[in-house]
Amino acid sequence: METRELRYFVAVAEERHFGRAAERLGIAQPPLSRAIQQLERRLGARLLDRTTREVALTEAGAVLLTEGRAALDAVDAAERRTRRAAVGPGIVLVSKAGASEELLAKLLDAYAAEPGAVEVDVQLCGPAQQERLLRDGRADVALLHCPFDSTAGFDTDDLTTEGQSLFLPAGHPLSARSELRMADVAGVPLPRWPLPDGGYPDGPGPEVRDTMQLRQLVSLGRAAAVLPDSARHGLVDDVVAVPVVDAPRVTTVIAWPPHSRSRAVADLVRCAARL
Amino acid sequence: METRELRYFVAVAEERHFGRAAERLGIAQPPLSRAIQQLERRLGARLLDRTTREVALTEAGAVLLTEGRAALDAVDAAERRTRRAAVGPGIVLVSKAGASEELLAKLLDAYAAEPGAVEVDVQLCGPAQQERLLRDGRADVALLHCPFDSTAGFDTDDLTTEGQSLFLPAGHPLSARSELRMADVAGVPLPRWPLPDGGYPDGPGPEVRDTMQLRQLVSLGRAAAVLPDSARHGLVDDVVAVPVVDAPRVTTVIAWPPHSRSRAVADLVRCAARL
DNA sequence: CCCACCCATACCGCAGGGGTATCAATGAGA
DNA sequence: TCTCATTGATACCCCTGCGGTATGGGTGGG
Repeated sequence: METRELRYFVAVAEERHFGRAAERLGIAQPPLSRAIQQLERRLGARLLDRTTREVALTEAGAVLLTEGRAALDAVDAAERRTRRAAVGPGIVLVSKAGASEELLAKLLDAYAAEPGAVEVDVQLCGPAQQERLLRDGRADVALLHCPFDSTAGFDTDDLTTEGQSLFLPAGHPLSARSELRMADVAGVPLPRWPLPDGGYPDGPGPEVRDTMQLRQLVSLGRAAAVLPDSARHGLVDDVVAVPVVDAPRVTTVIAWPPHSRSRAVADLVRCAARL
Repeated sequence: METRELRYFVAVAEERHFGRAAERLGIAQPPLSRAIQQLERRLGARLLDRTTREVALTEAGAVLLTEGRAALDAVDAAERRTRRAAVGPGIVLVSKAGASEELLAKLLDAYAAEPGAVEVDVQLCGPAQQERLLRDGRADVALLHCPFDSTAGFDTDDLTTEGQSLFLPAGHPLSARSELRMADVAGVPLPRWPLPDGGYPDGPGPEVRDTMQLRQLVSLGRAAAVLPDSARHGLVDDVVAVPVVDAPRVTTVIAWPPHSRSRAVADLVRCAARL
């Protein structure tokens, strides 16, 4: 199976429409129809149920969609990591904007002091984006936060575990308390994070993209949020953090794709484990 | 990047010889040379240092070799799983021959009683082969044994944890002891298991491929081995198992590729977790 | 009943992948 | 030092197969 065929199939399966898929792929519709037919013939499996009104996935088609996406990511990753390796040594670390700042700084300092350390390009992004970057080769290692982030398919090492606090504007009724329980927080409209598909769940809270943005909303008095204790780091004084004693504990882990434990990534991971 | 190009590159990188690689691929040498040149041009990266006497990998080439192998496995997996999904529902479970027999039987019984259970094709193979099968799509779930098997890149659920015993022929000097420590076992030549590449490490013990084979060698008085306690199950009476109290504990886990948690696999995993 | 929509078919042109023949560079051995 | 075997690159040709345009045919909505 060629990646071209896979890309074509994934486009049609996602659009559920040959015309739109062809447009997205930048080709005409007839060659796309033919390519899918040929793929079906080669696999000996019907992938799509087509009527003139709708295109639906068969069981086999659904399997090929998920497996094919993973395969295309792997191919993209191979290409990206090779390109990066060609321009010179160096690794890309991705972390959530505004999270684990202190830990990240310590890690980078410690690694830089290591003999044979290479350049570390730090990328900051919103949650749920990290997994994607690690999977398609735009990043080599990530700092993830269990149980929020999925570590599925990656190797990981635990770094720190911490409790969570409610971050809220000074003056908020709950800000005077010395500690809280989840039940106390139930009435507070919590911010809504993007779903893996980029949309937002329904609810009363504000839509936020990253922790920096959230922090600003909190200090403006327009949001309150339960976050790991370490978000207290660098807090401005008009925001108060009150520990939520029964909130799930958050573990910061360092994650990397299991097959690509390069020298540099291994060094960085070893370094992180010593912190 | 097309899978054809990747297959070509991996062949050359593994053979370190264009002629042999071409032969392996079933094409002539000139088109292979051209394809690699074209790949290098498209990636903007030199992948191989070639002289007339030897072909060596560059840094970028080494990256593409490992990443490319993973990507090709993912593509093969997509194709195989789609083909299987097309012939009908059903999943392939792979376990080590002669290991976790009781657990496996219970699991299969429990799952078969589940509503909506599909056929489970059980494959038995030697250790280190399972990972490969799971990775290239010939299997959907596996029973692995930590810390012997690597679970890198898979999702897992722990099933059971047990100690290990020394299995040895009745009449062996150590067979009278009621328990042992690792130090007692140090002098016993242990069997050698295949390495991931199919070869065997050097040493005094016999070469074995799977637990069944080992069991037979033990009962013939030609081997002794430290194995999980559950290997005691179905033991013939001329073999004695003596607990090794300080041997590392073995955890049997059920593992599956994280992206392909199909209905059937999810059911099986849930079923396993309840055992 | 007609029309709009949408996938499939027919047919054509050409890019590019594969084959054979041959060259060029390099290192081993006489 | 000269020769020769080895090995990757180049030259050139053929033909497969991918993509394009034009068009057909089936289906649901108005």
